[in-house]
Amino acid sequence: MSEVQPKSILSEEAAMKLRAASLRPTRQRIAIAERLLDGRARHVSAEQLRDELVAYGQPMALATIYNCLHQFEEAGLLRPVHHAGDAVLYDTNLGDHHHFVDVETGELIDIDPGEILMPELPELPDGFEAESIELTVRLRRKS
Amino acid sequence: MSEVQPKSILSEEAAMKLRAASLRPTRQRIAIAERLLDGRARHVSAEQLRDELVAYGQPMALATIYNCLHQFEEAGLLRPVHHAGDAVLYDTNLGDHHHFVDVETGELIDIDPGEILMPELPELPDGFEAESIELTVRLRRKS
DNA sequence: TTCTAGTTTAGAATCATTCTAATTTTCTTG
DNA sequence: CAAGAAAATTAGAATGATTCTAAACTAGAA
Repeated sequence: MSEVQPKSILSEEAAMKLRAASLRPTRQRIAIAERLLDGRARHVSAEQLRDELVAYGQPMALATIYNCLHQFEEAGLLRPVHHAGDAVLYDTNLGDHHHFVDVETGELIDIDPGEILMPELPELPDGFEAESIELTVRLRRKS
Repeated sequence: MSEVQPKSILSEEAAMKLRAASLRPTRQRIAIAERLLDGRARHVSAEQLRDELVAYGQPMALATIYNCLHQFEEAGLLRPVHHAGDAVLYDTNLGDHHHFVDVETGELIDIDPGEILMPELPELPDGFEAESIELTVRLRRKS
C-alpha cells in the first residue's frame, strides 16, 4: 500500500471543524467529533459517549472524554444541559430550543421550538450578562 | 417548674405542619421545619442547612437532612431546583416563579413573576404529565 | 409501661467529575 | 526527515454530593 487513506470523509471534515475551532485534530478529538458533530441532534453523557467510542473501536480515557467535551463546549460546538439526572448531557443541537425531561430516566426530549412561545428575557441583575436560557418541563409517566 | 414549655410558637406550628403532611413531628423534622417553613423565600442546599442547624444548636446527621428534604419535597412543602451548581437547592417559595443562576457561584436569584410572561405549556408527549416547569436564565458576571 | 413501626445515625459505598503526574503526540523549525 | 517544546492523553487517585446499610433510638398506640 502506498498511503494510509483517511478513514472516511467525515474524518477529514471533523479535523477541519477542529482546526476551525483552534483545537488540534488529535485522534481522540476526531473520533468524538465524528460522532457528535455530524449534524444530527443528540443528547449524550460522557459515559454514553465512552461506550459508543468503545463500540466503534476507539476506546479512550474517560478523562479525555471529559476534556474534549469541555473544549467542544467552550468552542461553541456543543451545549451542556444541566437539568437532567445526575450527569450533564451535551446537546449537539445549537439552535434555540428547549427540553422535556423524563424525571425517572433523566432522558431529554426536544421541545419543538414552534410549539412554545419563548418568553422575553426579564431585566437582568446589574453587572451580569445572560449566558443561556433553558426552559425545562419535567415529565412523569402517568400512572 | 411545673411544665416544659414549647420552645417557641413556631415549634408548635412546625409540628402542626408536619402532622398535616403525615410526617411524625420528630425533633429533627421540627428543627428543619422551623428554619424552612416559616414563610420566608429561600434556597438552601443540604450542606448549608446542616451548618445552619449546627449554628442553631440542633446538629444532626447529614443523612437525616437528606431524608427530611426528600420527605418535605414529596409532601409538597419544598421544591427542588436542579439547575444550580452541583448540589440540589431546595426552594421554600412554592409559588409560580423562575430563577437566574449565577454560573460561577451556583447562587439562585428569583425572577419576579411579573417580569416575565410565562410560556404556555407545549403539547406533552403521550403518557406523560408535567411535574414542573423551570425557566432558568444562566448569568455570568460581566468582565 | 411496653411494644412496634417509624426514625435517626455513623460510616461505608456510589457515581459523576476533576485532578495529578507521567507518558505520548503533534507540530514546528532546522 | 530529526529534534524538541508545547499540547494532549492517560491511569488511577481524589473529591464532593448523595445514597445506602445495619444498628440504635423514639414516638405514639395499646
